[in-house]
Amino acid sequence: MDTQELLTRNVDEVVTEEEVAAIAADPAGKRAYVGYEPSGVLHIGHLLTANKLIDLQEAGMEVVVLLADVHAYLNGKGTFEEIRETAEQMRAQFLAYGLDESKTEFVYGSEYQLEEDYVLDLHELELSTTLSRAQRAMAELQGGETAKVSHVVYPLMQALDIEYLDLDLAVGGMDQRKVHMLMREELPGLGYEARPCLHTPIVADLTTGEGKMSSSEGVTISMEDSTADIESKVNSAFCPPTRDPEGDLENPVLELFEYHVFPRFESVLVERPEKYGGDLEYSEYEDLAADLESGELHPADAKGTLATYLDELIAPGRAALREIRQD
RNA sequence: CUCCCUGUGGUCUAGCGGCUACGAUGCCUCCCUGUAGAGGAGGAGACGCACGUUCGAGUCGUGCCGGGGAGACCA
Repeated sequence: MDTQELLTRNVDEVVTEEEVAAIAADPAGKRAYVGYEPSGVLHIGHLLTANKLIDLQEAGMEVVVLLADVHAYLNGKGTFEEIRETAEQMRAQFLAYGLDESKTEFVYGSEYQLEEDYVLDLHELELSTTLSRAQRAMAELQGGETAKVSHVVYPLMQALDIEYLDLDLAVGGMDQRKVHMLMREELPGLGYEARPCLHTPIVADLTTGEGKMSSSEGVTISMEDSTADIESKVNSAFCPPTRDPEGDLENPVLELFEYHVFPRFESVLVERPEKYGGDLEYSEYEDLAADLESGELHPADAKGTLATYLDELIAPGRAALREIRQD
């Protein structure tokens, strides 16, 4: 797989292809980032962007993980003490999951976001951005919550972070694209360069197959799930025997294979009783999806296999969590 | 600071002084399918808080709290 392909595989949107191609041409030492609001437990949504970070490291890039403590504070997630504690747990889980420690820089937002230069640039952004624009960009504002001033400052800081962390590339889920577009429009006005972005897909809800609602509610796989939890959650997942269900629905089981399993494993072994045809082995997601579509692979067997591989992915993080919680 | 509107299960919602508070959706359980969904059968879950009026208040009044809107101030 060439570098451009490695950088852009499994992403929904590349902004822009040309700019990312320039990075792919010479990835060594280039810096990419994802910002996360600290969370004590990583869930499958965090892991999707983490997979992309692993790809980027494999390509030779450096990765910056922003532990966005100030953002979390602005979003009402607690005191700084509480936020920092969950941030440390998050860091441990990312490393356990497979981020290369030697190529990963973890940065707290509060390390630089309170400094004068940053704050003055932030005020300049506030001056040049309309309220409605900032509010639309605020992906974190879910449901019918009423916007606070903090909520509109939030995305402006995200835009500014991309400059202050000295990045070459911004990574985030599709839910972050409005923030990134705001960044691309506004940074030049402050005399900074707009950076390219990669947007990962948002995986459909596991039980309904309804798409695109990030991590808000519903069943999700997380680092604190036991093997039995994962089996149970995967087993109850929506999974029609097709890659393209009716309407706007997606097949979450296939999505998890595509975005989480195949990128991390050389091949996938489906253990199956002789009665149903015996074991199957896949080295490509496409082959597995095609077999599910044709009926060669039954959804029940796909689910059992998915649970096994997800469990293997989660296991190190789960162990790390257990260790943290014992202290 | 003042005034107006608003507050029922997770979400949306009926109720308009009177039996164990309607319904939808979501959620949980079971049946049915070699998965899930769909379908069928069950189940848990609510009147923001406090006084007061009344024989009796989700339903009326007052206050507080929360949400929305407007006005005043022009420093």
